[in-house]
Amino acid sequence: MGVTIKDIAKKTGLSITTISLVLNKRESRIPEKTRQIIENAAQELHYSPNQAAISLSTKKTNLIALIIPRGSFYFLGDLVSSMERACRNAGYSLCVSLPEEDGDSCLEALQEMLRRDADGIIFDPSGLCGNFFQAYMNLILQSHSPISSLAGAGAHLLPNSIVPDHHQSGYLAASHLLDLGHRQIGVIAGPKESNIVSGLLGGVEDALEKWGLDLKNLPVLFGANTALTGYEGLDALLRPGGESREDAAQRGPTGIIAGSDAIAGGVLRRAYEIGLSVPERLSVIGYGDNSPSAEFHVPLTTVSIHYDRIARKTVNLIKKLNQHNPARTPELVAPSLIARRSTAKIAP
Amino acid sequence: MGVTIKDIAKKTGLSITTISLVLNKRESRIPEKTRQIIENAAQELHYSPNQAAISLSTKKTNLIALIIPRGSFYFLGDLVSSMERACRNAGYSLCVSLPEEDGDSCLEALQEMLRRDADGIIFDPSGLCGNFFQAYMNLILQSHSPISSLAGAGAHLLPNSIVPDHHQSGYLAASHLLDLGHRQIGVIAGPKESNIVSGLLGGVEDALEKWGLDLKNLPVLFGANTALTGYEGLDALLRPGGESREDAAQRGPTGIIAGSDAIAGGVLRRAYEIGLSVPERLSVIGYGDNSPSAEFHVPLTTVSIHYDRIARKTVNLIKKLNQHNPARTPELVAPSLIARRSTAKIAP
DNA sequence: AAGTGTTGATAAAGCGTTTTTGCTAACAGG
DNA sequence: CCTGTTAGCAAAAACGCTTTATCAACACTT
Repeated sequence: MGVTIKDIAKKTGLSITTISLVLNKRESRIPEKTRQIIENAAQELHYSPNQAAISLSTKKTNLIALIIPRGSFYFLGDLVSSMERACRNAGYSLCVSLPEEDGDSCLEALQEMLRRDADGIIFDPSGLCGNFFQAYMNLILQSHSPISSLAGAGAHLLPNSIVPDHHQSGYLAASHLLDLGHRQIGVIAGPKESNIVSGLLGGVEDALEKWGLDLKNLPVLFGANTALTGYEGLDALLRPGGESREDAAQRGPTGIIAGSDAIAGGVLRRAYEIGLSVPERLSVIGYGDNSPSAEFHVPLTTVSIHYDRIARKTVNLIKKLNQHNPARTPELVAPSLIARRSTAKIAP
Repeated sequence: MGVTIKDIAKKTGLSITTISLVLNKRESRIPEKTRQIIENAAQELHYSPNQAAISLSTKKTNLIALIIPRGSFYFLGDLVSSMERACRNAGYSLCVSLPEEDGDSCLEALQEMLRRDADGIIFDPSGLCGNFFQAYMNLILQSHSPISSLAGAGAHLLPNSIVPDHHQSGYLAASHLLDLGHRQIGVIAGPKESNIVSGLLGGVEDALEKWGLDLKNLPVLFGANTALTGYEGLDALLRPGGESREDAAQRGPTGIIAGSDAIAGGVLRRAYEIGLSVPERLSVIGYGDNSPSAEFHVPLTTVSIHYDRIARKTVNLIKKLNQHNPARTPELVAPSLIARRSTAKIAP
């Protein structure tokens, strides 16, 4: 608001061309003396360049948009925090849009960011069903903005996506429990249709098979990605004759794999209520590694998807896409196990 | 990227003036017929206005910046989520900056947003000590951007701030415990210098006085705003001869007021570890009402600062500041008690 | 017939940059 | 003394939009 390069030009008696050249460190042909004069003047006048003008002229906004439908992430803070840092470190600002989950709102959010001409758009397409998914795709394709998709269901269908390796995560989680001696394992996952969930389950099954266990014995519950799902899920798993196969030896699982830390939190809370001690009588492992889970009354063992790593890679990808335009295949980010206190060797 | 009003002008044979007039619904003098022609053309060409150009021309960016030093909010998600919705509902986009906590980074973040010429800047000045606070103030004053400050320490010193009524919160929390029969109350607060903390304490003391209790008996611990503070704080309060006054009748507090939900979480976890059951043997009340606290193993009773209300008021204020420029005095937002399960009548 | 209003549209300036092109003066080489 | 370079800077166009002034054409008045 106020001071422009014109003012500097007036003050120094030079032309705006020279000012611009110096301030952007273009052109080496300008002597140190002139440089100094200009820089001093800029300081004195408290010059601050106008991003809108720069954007208009250069067609670069230095803006990255993050579009996450509400509800698809319970602990938004972790994602936003990682993304913001990654963006800032790469010289971008982060514009956050959290549309309601319906397709219309999501489309609107996308259009808004296209208007702002973001240098990159990161979004989680999970909330997008059928025809809206198409509309989304159309918008994306007809715009030439670099778009990278994230985590959510459907992400694997889009170009330039950077996603956690859910399969590997499932494998890690199951292996951890198996290593600890658990043989009765239950899964409380998110929505059945989610490709996060199917990836996770695939990994779990692979691990069980490797240990020669019968997959028929694996009880799996689906639900929303919330604590409530875990809370109710535990009861369901414990109740014989639920979705799990009837089995004389089975009094319910000794280990539970939750599809998210939120779900795991619900399991933990219910276990506390019914006096089932964790990890002595029940091991619980979450997924995601969201910040609150380290502070659960029993600090949660979980599989980290490394938000920061994902964020860095995504921003990097966008940076590259802005230079040349190489089509990329989806990239998987390796998860790792964070052992805390909610899992333990099975009691003898 | 691509289609501009020029293209529409070319296609329709009209001038860009007319296009602009129609698309912005200015000037009623343009007949319906022409309107239609233009709107159809815009549709067909997939016209999307360029925000940078609009901003440059109108000097409005429709951008609100949220600057929160890392660490000053543990559960960022709640704040960001409320702010984003409030902004979107008012027609703004939200740009989030989470600088590291040192003064330099914070200043840089502010400058970045000034360059972007945000229509409003919302920031939490808590991380800002001494000389940096001055630098901040200078930047703010010399820029003419509407700036509203938030929550944090020091906010009350700035114009246009919208802050929770910490004093009232303290009063509510203490009254709740007193109503339940608690007479031995302990406080585990955040940093001693924080005006959040001093407000809170003032309220607590008022409540105690109203009940005729001796303030000398009030043990108060200070620390960082983290779960660890609560975790260690509980032990300290329980250990006789700590900061609390020696008192024959006192075996430690029966009720604890935590300076934040994060601290309360730490208290809860430690209580669980040492077998002190909540709320039967110990009542705990938090502050903030962050989303995870409803899902603690003992759902947390807390005082809500109503993020959504704060967000709405702040965005509204910015909107008004953008019209005329009336100086405002700080506005207090009333908190309210959220009774969940971590507090109960004192055991007989 | 001249003046007055109204309607439907436009030309052009301006917003704050970047960037291309070009000009001038100075100086070196012959 | 002429020519060619180059160092140092400036003019001007462009980016996509808004906005102010203006204008032509036509219909009424008087």
